[in-house]
Amino acid sequence: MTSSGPRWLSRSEQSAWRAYLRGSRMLEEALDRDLQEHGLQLTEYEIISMLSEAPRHRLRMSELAELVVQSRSRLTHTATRLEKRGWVVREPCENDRRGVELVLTPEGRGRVVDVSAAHVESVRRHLVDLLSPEQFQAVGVAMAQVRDAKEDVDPYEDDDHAGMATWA
Amino acid sequence: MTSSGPRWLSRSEQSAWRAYLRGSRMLEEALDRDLQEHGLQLTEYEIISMLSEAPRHRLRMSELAELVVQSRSRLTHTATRLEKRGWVVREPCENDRRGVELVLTPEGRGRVVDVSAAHVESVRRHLVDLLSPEQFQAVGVAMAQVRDAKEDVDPYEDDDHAGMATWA
DNA sequence: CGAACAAGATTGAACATTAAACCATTCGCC
DNA sequence: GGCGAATGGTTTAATGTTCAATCTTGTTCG
Repeated sequence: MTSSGPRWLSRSEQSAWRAYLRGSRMLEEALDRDLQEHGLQLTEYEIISMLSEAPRHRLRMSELAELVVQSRSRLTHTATRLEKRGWVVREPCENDRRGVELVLTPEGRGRVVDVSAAHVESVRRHLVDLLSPEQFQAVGVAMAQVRDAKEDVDPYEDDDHAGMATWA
Repeated sequence: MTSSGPRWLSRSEQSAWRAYLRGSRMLEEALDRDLQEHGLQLTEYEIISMLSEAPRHRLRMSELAELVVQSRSRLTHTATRLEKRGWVVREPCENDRRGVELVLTPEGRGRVVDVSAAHVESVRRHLVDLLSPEQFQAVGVAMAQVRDAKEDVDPYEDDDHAGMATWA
């Protein structure tokens, strides 16, 4: 049998990948640096920003975790911190008593309003303004494809079902 | 005076930005998940991968920190971990006695070789294969612009030079 | 019904990262 | 030559994140 080796990147693919990796890291670093002057991290801002756009300023923990691409555990801890600062509160979920909703407080809402103006300028300075409108849209389309590609993982982790018999 | 407010993102800019943010997070998550099966994080892989490409398999700490976009402190800690696993060693710098070079060990080199095949497939699966070649190149070009835009920060943090006299 | 399993969220300990202070060496310059 | 500042790196403590275990409520299905 002729199983092919790994499909290495071509020179130009390699340089595109490297540019993405370094560029994306530098971008996050820059956005974080700017936000820290307002006393929060990008990941925290994302959370309260999502809440501020949600109906009734609230979202379930699991839904929010999904939106901001954080583990549930991480969100639990971060929510606790935000709660201590008075920007959010937890409320039990109406229908599903397992659930918890994270709710933006008026103070938290104020925080989003205060920070968003600076943040949008930061995003422009470090990303949008550096690209032509066409480039930026192209990046958006490409990353949307990445976002939407999430293959639902096969529930049968390893398909070594044949092996089951050996330890039955 | 008529100072304009913040330049909010248009609807299409907003959706491009959101796609980037979520897409890039999901991509990193996916790459990390795949690498963890080989016992390392993406940021660790980046380090040993850079070393493996460097002349004599070695780089100065500060240079490496710059390359992988990590703080010096962070790199110090990570290097210590990698050293404990036997993948790298520290060596004093020849000319500059302040400096330290991080050197890939043969074992570390083997690690890169073993893992890189799986990693490149992972990068393809979660990014390259999801885009047309033109799209991927466009992303590369755009992110290179982001990468290269790093404005050298003004050494005079706040330009309140006038204030200097007050505490002279 | 009720036993097993799935889903939502939290906990606590281990681990990683950040932030600030620190030490050593080198550079700039009078 | 030598003083002050800058550079390179590490240390420590505080802060954040992950991982595995746990608890509670919901769902499935015999």
